[in-house]
Amino acid sequence: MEREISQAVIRRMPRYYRYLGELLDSNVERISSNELSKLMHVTASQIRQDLNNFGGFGQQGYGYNVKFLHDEIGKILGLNQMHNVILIGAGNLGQAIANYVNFERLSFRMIGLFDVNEEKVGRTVSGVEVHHMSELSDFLKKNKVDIAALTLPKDNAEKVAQELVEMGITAIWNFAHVDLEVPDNVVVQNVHLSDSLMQLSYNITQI
Amino acid sequence: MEREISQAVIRRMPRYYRYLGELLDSNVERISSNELSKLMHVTASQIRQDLNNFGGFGQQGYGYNVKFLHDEIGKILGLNQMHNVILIGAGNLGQAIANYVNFERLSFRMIGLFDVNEEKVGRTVSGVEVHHMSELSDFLKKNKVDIAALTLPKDNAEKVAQELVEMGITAIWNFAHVDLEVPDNVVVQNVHLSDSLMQLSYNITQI
DNA sequence: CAGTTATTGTCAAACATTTAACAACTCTCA
DNA sequence: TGAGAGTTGTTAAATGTTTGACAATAACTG
Repeated sequence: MEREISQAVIRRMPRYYRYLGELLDSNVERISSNELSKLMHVTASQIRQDLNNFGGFGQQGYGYNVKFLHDEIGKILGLNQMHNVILIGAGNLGQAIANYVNFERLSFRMIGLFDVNEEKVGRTVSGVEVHHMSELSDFLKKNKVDIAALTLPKDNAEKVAQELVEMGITAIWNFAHVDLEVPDNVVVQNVHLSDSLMQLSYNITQI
Repeated sequence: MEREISQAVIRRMPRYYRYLGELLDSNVERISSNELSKLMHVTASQIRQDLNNFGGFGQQGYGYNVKFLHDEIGKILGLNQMHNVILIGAGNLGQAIANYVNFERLSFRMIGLFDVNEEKVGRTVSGVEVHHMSELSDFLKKNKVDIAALTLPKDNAEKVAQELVEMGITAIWNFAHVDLEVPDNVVVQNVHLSDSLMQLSYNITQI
């Protein structure tokens, strides 16, 4: 029944959302696929095609209403609801991510950090307490958690991921440099910084 | 003359590199595309096709020599040479990235951090000094810098990127949530954390 | 050392994505 | 209010990517 929408399209949606947000801030009321294509350096055809995957948001002869389209894409991306996030591994990167998420106003909220290091336990990062890993199970029983961010060394990542899944977590934002093996009902979004850096390195040598 | 290799292929190379590194650590001497395909959950055909973009690294009836292939992919990705990296914006994320890069042994070396915040100037992060932004120009004259990492608020990112390009930087690892407009000879690799989080959010709502 | 098995490199087919083209429709302005 | 300009949604073509198939060849086995 429902046609699956390709990840190629999904990857582009946040970018549309960002540009529309900026247009909204600049009090632009309407925009055509052609104008937007110039702004974003993609083809107008792709914009229309992409948006049409989700329905007809525009109007012939007029274009798209910026506020309406921004809202709709927000809904598509699930940004109209709050996501509670916890983070495992309150190291350097973990703390940076904790801060980062709390800046993403409205849709994501960091509600707990976890670490095995006793020295970190009890501290707060960006107003959020660091708990010991042993408290994780209890915490998950008491709080609705939508996303777990994994910012820990790759050696522990697989094991922790498995535990998280057993405890009912179904979405993992994975910063560990490893491919997690999880059941089909669990979503993993990887941020592999090394891979990104290597890709950059490749592209440097090509010029 | 030279056929351009698609970014789809390039994106996969670091992953091959990682798996081959792990095999190497496990003292595996040879591997067939079929075995590797099972390990990585991709088709054997894709592996052979990908590798053949760069030349025939395997041997019929034998497979691929793990060490040789690992080395070759390393060379393709430019990891056989040292890249000096500087970082602009020594905030939370910047410090985490500085640490991270210095862990990536062998190929990347963080040699300087820069910030406008006087309080941060003079400190060291992961053994690297934080300089004031005003020293950037001098620093670039005295040091060979291959990559600049941008970890600063988006409002300043475009301006700083422009300055970097004018000072001769040709590779930018961009963590700011903005699309940088740079000349053709400059390579930009984006890490848009918000986009990644939104993609995750979308995929959650789809299950 | 000959026969059998394994495995690559590569060609072609299948599939997916992107771009172009245009009919249908709406808006604007005289 | 009607003609012309503008713009979408959608279909079809072009392009790009992935998969399957297999000939060529090397390694292994007895």
